[in-house]
Amino acid sequence: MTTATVPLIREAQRLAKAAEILKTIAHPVRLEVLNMLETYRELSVSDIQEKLSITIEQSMLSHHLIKMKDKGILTSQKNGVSVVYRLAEPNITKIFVCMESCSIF
Amino acid sequence: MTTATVPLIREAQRLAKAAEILKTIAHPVRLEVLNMLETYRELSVSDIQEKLSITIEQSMLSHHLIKMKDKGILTSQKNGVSVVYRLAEPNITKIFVCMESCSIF
DNA sequence: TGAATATATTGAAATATGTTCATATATTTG
DNA sequence: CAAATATATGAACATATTTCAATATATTCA
Repeated sequence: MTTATVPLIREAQRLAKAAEILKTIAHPVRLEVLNMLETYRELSVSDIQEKLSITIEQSMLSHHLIKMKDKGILTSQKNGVSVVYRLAEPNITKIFVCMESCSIF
Repeated sequence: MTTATVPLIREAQRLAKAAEILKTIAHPVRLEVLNMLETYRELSVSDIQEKLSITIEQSMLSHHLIKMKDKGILTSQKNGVSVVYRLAEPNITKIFVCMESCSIF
């Protein structure tokens, strides 16, 4: 039998990690990318660009994707001339359910 | 009987709003403030400063609180010499449950 | 009342982060 | 190999955050 613990989120290091993740996804384009990768599982950069409801330059999208990859939110794999991105942790999309349930949103 | 709708989060405006909220709370201090306001309901600036696990200047804390207030995440009320802050929308703290369930965190 | 104290906000300079635009790299095809 | 396609990189510019000093407001009490 183990000792009861305080919710993990209260620990400083975990707060920092949570903040880092939230900061990384806190952009309309990035949220939409996460959303579409939940549906399609994997997509190339140009597929993502086409599907986005927001118009965005290719290089800007690449910056976004690379940042999310660097932070461990996406993974990528080279597939010939294209690069496909996936969710590193599909649970990340639970955030959408949370946001929906929050009435300030 | 109404028509079935696509999840709201997919709409561009909603993505923008969700991103704005996430951006506003995506900071270790801000997350800890939300967390403590869930527990204590209302706290003054100095109470918050004392309870924070992270050391922070009073003026920086004030900047954080005012930003969250401006974005509709907190409300404030003057109480004599001090100002007490509260969660504008207690559901915002559901984000912690979401983050806990997400294994990259 | 008014000086001292406690609490919080404001503003501006310094620093950090994000965006844009031009260019570079890599792969495939003819 | 040259052209076409797909993606990444880098640097200049724009925006946001942090820090630090100054200011504002309310309370206490001599």
